[in-house]
Order: sequence, then structure tokens, then C-alpha cells
Amino acid sequence: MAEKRQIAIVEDNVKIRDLIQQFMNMQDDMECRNAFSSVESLLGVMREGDMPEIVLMDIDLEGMSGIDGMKLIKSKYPDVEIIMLTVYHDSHKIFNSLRSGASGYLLKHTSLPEIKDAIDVVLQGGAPMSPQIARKVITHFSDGAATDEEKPDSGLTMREQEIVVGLVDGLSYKMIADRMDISIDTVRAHIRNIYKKLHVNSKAEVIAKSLRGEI
Amino acid sequence: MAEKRQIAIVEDNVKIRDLIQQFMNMQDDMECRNAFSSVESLLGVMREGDMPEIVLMDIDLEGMSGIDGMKLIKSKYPDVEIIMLTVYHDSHKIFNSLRSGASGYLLKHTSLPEIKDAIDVVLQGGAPMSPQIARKVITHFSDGAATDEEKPDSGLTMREQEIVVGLVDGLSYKMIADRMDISIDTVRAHIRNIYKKLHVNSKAEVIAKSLRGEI
DNA sequence: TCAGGTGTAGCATCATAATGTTATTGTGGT
DNA sequence: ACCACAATAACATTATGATGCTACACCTGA
Repeated sequence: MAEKRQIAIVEDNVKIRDLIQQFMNMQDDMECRNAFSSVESLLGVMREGDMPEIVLMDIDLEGMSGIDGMKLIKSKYPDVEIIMLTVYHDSHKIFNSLRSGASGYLLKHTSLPEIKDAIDVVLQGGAPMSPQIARKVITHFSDGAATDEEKPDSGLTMREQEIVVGLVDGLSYKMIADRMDISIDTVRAHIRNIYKKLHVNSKAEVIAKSLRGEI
Repeated sequence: MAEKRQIAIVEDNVKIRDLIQQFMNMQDDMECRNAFSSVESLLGVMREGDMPEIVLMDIDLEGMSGIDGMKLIKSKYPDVEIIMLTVYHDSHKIFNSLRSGASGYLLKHTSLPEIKDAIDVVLQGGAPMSPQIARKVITHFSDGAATDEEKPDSGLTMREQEIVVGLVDGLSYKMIADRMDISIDTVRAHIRNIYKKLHVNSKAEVIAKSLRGEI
């Protein structure tokens, strides 16, 4: 028991953060020296040789989101285990987290002892998941098999899809117009329709959606 | 509590089967009238109006396998929840089960009370999973998207990478500035540097590069 | 035949992005 | 001590994008 497991917390609600930190420090096998309200702050103190083994990460943070933060931390320090802590049931957030390398995903109503259990589970090589989350994950699996290679099909027409390809290629309206041999105003018109159908309002979002396979 | 939840069991080890059945029948909110050693036997008694809500299904059965059995039951009665019960850690069996519609996946060392908990979880819309199983599922997810494992490392600094994350999220300069709590002109400055380093000259190209893993 | 979607196009206007220039501060390396 | 560079910030200008409104030709299904 010479070495306690180092836990870090990123949570912008001070009461919750302090509560978890105090609880951690009451355990004789783990210790939480680093508790911050932002990913940026945590990254500021993380360096080789003094690395938390596990980070409890809130998703809904001011500044960088917990998901983006996790991606950053995972890319710099792949061995750090990250458990997402959130109030959201939102599927997209869940899959985004898991796909990006989260080691577990707990809903916030989870009790302190359950959080400790979750940490133990991660340290033993398991992955803690609230049952509701697990359900969504499984449903996701089932859907994948039921439709067998799903095609989101946002209802874009041929022409609109060609425009999207142009956007993904990083082209300007003018360049797309030239490539498709239509006027720039027609490109605008198509893009307006695409935005409506996809419920977005910038090139950036269209490109992101497309490259994520959501179109 | 007029209606007890109907549980069915398919398990070819008589001792285990009887044990689980007796335990179920000791609960005051659930009842197990149907316990068989094969999927075929269970299907023989399943009919509209007298349907178990949940089936505990062993994977390693004589005759039809538990996985095939589950597929069959799910195709005939999609509303029946099936929890797989097995000694196998084998990834292939796990994913096959989940993909085919299993509601949960428990390892056999699970204690009787834990099995009851698992059933409760399913009835509440969750999905029970042994932590080891959850870990495999998550690893599967990560493998799917994080296939690269390569960091091209375009020489972007931490701060610049954060900016890129913002761009990928479809944010405007203003939104990035707010999120990072810096001025919009600083965002511009960073983006100028990013463009130079990546040899691009639009948000669109940065987003595309990033999502293609070229950063 | 008529309504509705698609593809085309123009005009106008405001918002945002891209780029040039300059400057201060702090930090790490030589 | 000095240099390079990261991070911050301001100001200015031009380019591009986002969006509202209008219009017309073409098809297709009700």
C-alpha cells in the first residue's frame, strides 16, 4: 500500500468536485491531489512522472468540453484511464466518448461508493457503465446488425451531395461553381437547402458531419 | 404486486438451472415457471399470452446454441428480453450475442443476487454487463474509430490543437474565443499559425485534415 | 391540372473569415 | 544575455460565407 492510486477530477461544480475529492482522500488506497474545473487546468499540471492513473471527467464543462478534453488527454497520454461523468443520456455524447477512448461512462446520480467501485473496476481492467448506458451501447450494436451497414440518408439529392463533396474537399463557393459548371448563386441556393436538411448553418458542420459518416 | 415478472431459463446444467429457478421463485416480484435445457423446449411452450418477459440463456447448449436460440426467439418475439449467461470471455461470442439483440451479457461467476439485480436492471430499461464484458465492448468501439494509432504530429502546439478541436466542432472564431477565454484576435493569430503549419488557407481544410486523422 | 420538389439564377445585405502588420509578455535553450 | 517561439492582443482591409427574397423551367405524382 506504499503507493496510492492517483485520481484526478475535472468537474466545474465546486460542491460535487470537493465532495468527490474528499471522498477519494478518505480511501486508503487512492488519493486525489488534482481536482479542477477545467481540462485546461488539469493539462497544466500533468507531466511525465506525476500522472494520475484515472481521470474522472465531467462532460458538460465550460471552456473545452469533457469529450474534447478526453481526446486531448488520450492523445498525449494514452495510458491514462478516463471515466466520463455526466447527466446526459444522449447517445451521441456516449458513443463519441466511448469511440474516443473513454474507459467508462457513469451517470451523475451514481453514489460516491459506486464511483469508487467504478475506479476499482477500471484498475482491474474492466469498464464501468451505468446500466442505462450499457443499454444504449447494446442497442447501437443491434441497430448495426438489423440494418446491416446503415446509411443515414439525410434526404440530400444527387446535386446536393456533389456540393457536399466539394465542401469536404475544402473548396470555396466559387471553386465549386467552376467545378460543377453552375453559377455561384446556384451553389448558394443548394447550400441553403443542404443546411436546412441537415439542420446546420456553416460549412464546417457539414464537413464534420460528412466525414463522420453522418450524411 | 398482483403480477409477477415471468422469467424463463435455458441452461443445460441441471444443478445450475435448478438453483437459479429456485432462487427466482423465492423472490416476491418474479417467478420462473419455465426452465429448460434447450431452446427447442422453451420455444415449444412459448405462445402469445403466456410469454416470459426475460429469458436467461446459456450460450453453450447442446442442440441449438444459445446465440442461435436468441436470434430465433428475438425474431419471433422481439419484445422478450434475453440475458446471455456464459463462462466465455471470447470476444466473438460476446459481439455476436450483442449484435443479435441480447439485452445483457453476464459471466457465470455472477452470484444469484447479482443475477436478480441484472434482471431488475433489464426491467428498468438498462442493460447488465459484467465489467470485463463492458471493457471488451468499449475496446471494440475504440478499435473501430481509433484504428490509426499514429500521430502525424504536424508540430501544432497544445493551444493550436485546442483551436483545431473548436473548428472541428463547427465553432466560429467568436465561440472559440469564448470557450478558450481569449480574445477573438488571438484566435485569429493561432489560426494563422495553424494555416501556415498545415499549408492550408481555410477552416474547411483544417477540419477535413483533422477528421481524416492527418493532424 | 395543379402542387411540390429540384435545379437553375440573380440581387442585396450583414456576418464571418482570411490575411497583413505590429507589439508585449513569458519561457526554454545556447 | 540573447534568441526563437508560444501566447496574447489590436487594428485594418479584402474575401468569402450565410441568409432573405424572388423567379422560372422542368418533372412527377395526386
